Amino acid sequence: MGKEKSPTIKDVARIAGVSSATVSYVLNDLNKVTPEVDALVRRVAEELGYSRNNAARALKTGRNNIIGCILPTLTSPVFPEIAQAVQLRAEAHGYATLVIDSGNAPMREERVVRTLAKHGVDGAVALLHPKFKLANPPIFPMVSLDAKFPGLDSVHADHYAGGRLMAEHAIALGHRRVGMLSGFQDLTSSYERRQGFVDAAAGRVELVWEVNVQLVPQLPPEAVAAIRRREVTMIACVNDLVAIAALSVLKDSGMSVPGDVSVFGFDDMQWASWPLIDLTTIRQPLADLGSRATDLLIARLGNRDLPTEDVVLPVTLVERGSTSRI
Amino acid sequence: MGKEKSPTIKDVARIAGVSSATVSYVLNDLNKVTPEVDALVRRVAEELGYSRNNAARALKTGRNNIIGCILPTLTSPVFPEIAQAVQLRAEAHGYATLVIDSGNAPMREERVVRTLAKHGVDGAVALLHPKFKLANPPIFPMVSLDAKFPGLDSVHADHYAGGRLMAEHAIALGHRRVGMLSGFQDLTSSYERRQGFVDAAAGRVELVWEVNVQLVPQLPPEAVAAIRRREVTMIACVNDLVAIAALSVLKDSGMSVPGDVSVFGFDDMQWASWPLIDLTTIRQPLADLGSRATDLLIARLGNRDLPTEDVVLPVTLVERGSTSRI
DNA sequence: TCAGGTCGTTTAATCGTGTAAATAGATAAC
DNA sequence: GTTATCTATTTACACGATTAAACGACCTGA
Repeated sequence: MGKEKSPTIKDVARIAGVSSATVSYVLNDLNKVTPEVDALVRRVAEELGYSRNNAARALKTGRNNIIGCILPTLTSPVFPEIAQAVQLRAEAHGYATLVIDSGNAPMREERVVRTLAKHGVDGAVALLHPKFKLANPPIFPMVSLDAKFPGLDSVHADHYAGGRLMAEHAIALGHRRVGMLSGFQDLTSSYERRQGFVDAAAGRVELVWEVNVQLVPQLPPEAVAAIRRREVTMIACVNDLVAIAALSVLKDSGMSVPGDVSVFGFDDMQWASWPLIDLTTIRQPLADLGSRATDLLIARLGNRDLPTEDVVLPVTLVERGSTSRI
Repeated sequence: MGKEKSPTIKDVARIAGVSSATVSYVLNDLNKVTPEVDALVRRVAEELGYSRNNAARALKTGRNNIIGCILPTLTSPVFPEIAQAVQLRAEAHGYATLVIDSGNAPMREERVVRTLAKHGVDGAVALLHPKFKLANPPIFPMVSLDAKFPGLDSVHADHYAGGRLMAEHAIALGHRRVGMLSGFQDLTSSYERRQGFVDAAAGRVELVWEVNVQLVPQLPPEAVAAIRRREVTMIACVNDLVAIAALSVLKDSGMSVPGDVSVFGFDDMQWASWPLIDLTTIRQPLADLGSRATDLLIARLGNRDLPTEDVVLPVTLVERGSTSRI
């Protein structure tokens, strides 16, 4: 039971009777060697259970084959789905993923970026606060999730179209008086969702009240009060988490859903389909978001001079039990 | 705007007028240099914005300062809380965390371990399926989460005590006829939760029916049928996710909670406290689990010859609205 | 005075790869 | 038959850090 050092490229070379350079060429698919040597080297490498030392490769090439994935938090119903997709996709490209949660504070985001840099990520997929200040020059390439970001590639769902879809569905169901729990408007996605709704609703639906709320499952007193005034037949929410908070208040107040009031969410997070919740919502393709962002990032790692690209993914209406015709 | 190479230890050495070895000693806190030189080197490093090249360090030392965190899935209410804690703790120790989801299949777990090895993690915190086969010799140290694992350090909640707590609370509330949705018994935590309950219930509570279910929020037909037979005053569930599925079935069947039947969960996942759900449950300290496991792992990385250690964390009863006195 | 000890610093080797440049061997050109 | 051209392979160095060993300056005690 000796000190089993894991085999190096030199061990492979020695046993195969070639030089280490040849082995390197083979293992990097550089097509520089004859088929016989190629096969021989691969066989020997396989037999020895050789696996490349990433640290050495990183040192030489300056690339670590690691990307970062910065999300506001992991304890949320939506972000882990994105993280999962990023990871899967990155793995397919031969990259590992450092998932890291920023706590949704722009200040902490900047620290997180430095942390990632310290650990040598080649780039990152990030859901950033709009106030985030991009370092200049950028430490590593990033792809912005969920919103355009000046100077970065981005991938996001069509929040504006989603807002319109909500309004149109509300109209189709006969709702004329709607209350809105919108997110704070400094967040691009919250802004666009609201704007889409308002534009499509104009002249056809009255926005009886509106409260800006945090994207968490607890509502501020004004929101609770507004709901309890019973002035509307539908409550349109900036996302599913907020919608669930609204459902809670309604239940507490003895109002039935969708009998007394319909509730509309946004995101289609995993739990929206649970029978206890059963929320009508606008679905954004979370996994696609992650995969596309990862592809974009990897493409950019290959060529930093590409023009920045903004990918917009379509959203869809998912009708469940929390809404009904008036 | 030239090619700004980030400064190396040699740059620092040159500018500070010392050798690179000295810089290395200073930056690794090895207390080998005079205070003046120490201060000088630190100042120069700071001014240059020097940051150590991890790849080079890893190559030389064989340690990457990265740990893995293997979890069955990220899209679950409980695991991300663990991941978050692991990450935070690892960061405090100067380690980055590669969170990776194994899809809960023992086969995939083995692949995941190889993936982590390929990316050079120094060790991992892992929630493993009991059938997982540990490589021999182990590729890197691991700490088992949620259950003891032969040959590994472990950290887990006291599932058995939790089971007893459930039974005792049921008894205190006057319940005598209980149905149980238990998990499959090959999973240690599911087994112990059930065993604790059964032991404490013996002679005082009748287990009217029991169905083994997957740990997901959908129930198999037998379970639905059992619930609809209305033979019990309480349903004890292997975890909160299953409890929520039970709540759904009860709602569908027109039974009120806790009026007609009480429901008891296990885990105290984040959403158990939402007013819509409001689940009485046994709380396991998820964040502590993650932190303790990380500490254990880091300790082991420092000294591989330590005897393996099993840490058991206490659970607590969290009483909410889904249970009541009969 | 000089052998021996301390202490702070430097020298130099090393980790495992990637890759530019050198080389050898075969083929083609004339 | 000599030279030029190409191709497959090897040589040799660099990447940026760590660290054992060497070193020189200073101190100490007989």
